[in-house]
Amino acid sequence: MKQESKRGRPRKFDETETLNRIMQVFWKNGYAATSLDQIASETGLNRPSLYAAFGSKKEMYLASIDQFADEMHSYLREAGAKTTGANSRLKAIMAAAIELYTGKTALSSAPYGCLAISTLPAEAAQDPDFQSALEAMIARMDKGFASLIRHETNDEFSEIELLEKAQHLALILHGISIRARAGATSQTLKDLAFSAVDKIVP
Amino acid sequence: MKQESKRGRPRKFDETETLNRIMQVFWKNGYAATSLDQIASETGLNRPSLYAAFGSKKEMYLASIDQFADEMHSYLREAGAKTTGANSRLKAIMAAAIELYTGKTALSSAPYGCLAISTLPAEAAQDPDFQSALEAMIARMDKGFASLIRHETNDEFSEIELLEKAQHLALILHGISIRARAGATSQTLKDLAFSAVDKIVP
DNA sequence: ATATTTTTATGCGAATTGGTATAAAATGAA
DNA sequence: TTCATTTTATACCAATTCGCATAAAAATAT
Repeated sequence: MKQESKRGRPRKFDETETLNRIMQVFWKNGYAATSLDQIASETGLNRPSLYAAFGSKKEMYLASIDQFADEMHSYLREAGAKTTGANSRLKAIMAAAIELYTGKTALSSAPYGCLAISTLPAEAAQDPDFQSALEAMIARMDKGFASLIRHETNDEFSEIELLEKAQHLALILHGISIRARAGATSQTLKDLAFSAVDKIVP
Repeated sequence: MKQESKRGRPRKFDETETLNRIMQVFWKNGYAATSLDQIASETGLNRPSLYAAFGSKKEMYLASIDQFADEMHSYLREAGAKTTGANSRLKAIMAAAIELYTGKTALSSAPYGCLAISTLPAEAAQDPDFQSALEAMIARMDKGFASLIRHETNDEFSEIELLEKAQHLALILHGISIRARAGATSQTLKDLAFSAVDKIVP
């Protein structure tokens, strides 16, 4: 938001670390139920400092979503790189996502599901910016799954079939996020995810 | 909430119809972003009357969820009764749910997805009552799908397989609700749903 | 040192929030 | 008509909301 400047009082907070704290608050409470006072208290900053660094509440939230998407993307990419073969890699990615959704990773502190899937839909019908953010998030996941299948299976599937499989995987993952938010155990969710992967990309 | 009484000033509103209006407001805005003033304005009642009839905002919301679940249940049951065979009935139910999610039915006024899936997750991590409501909603869908498959396929699948298929169908449907909320067209969603049904219960 | 620039801290302020107290209105019972 | 009962309407309450105006603090540049 602001490049480092030579003069002036130095900041006493790290921007991305603070944004991660902000993200946690939205992750737990959702957008509408989160107040700037909660964010201030959770980050240790006061409202004017927050506003100067991240803009309005809405901008903070959208920035949190972006950072979440980026961190989740690289986390899943890493998890999917540990094996070979479409089926095995997809299972590794599903397992990693479920660990994330159930609060068993450094990025996630509690079983809150996916930040975007858990909190964006409630706001999407009210504000087109939120609807666009949700749509972008979904498209990004579709593309991620599609690209993995495309690279891992050589012309075995048509581009149409491939995109359909990717969307089915994303649908399953979003359903899993909701169940994680509802309190399902990670083992239950992994069983569901693995059997779904076996059906979609055997 | 209140049985009809002989004496006293008569009510000038119908309880279930008013609750349907309340439901629409929560459906669009989610729980936290909905104010009692909006509900009052949308129903034509004032806050004290609303409070007397339906209790607190939270009670209004949970009553909306219950009524939605009941209305959706009977609507889908009816849609699924028009054909025979597991595959065909499941497709009919999926198609009907998608019509509902994309605002093409009497019950739904706009493409807001499923009331529960769109709005409950945002609140579920803060309030155990909301988490329980979400969990109950998911369980109800799982059971609905399971019972249909059980009755339509005679011992073709074990109870374990059957429950797994039901959960896969529910996962898909929840993912579809999110995509409806994100603006996907009903045709896109039906294509996805039908191909998924073909994979799960051919 | 003095001035300049940037961040922090205090605190305000107009608006909105969920909920309710109180009184007026509308009905049936006596 | 008079009374009891229930719903409606007005208005208020204390608390919270987001955002910002203003001033103090902390650094560098001159």
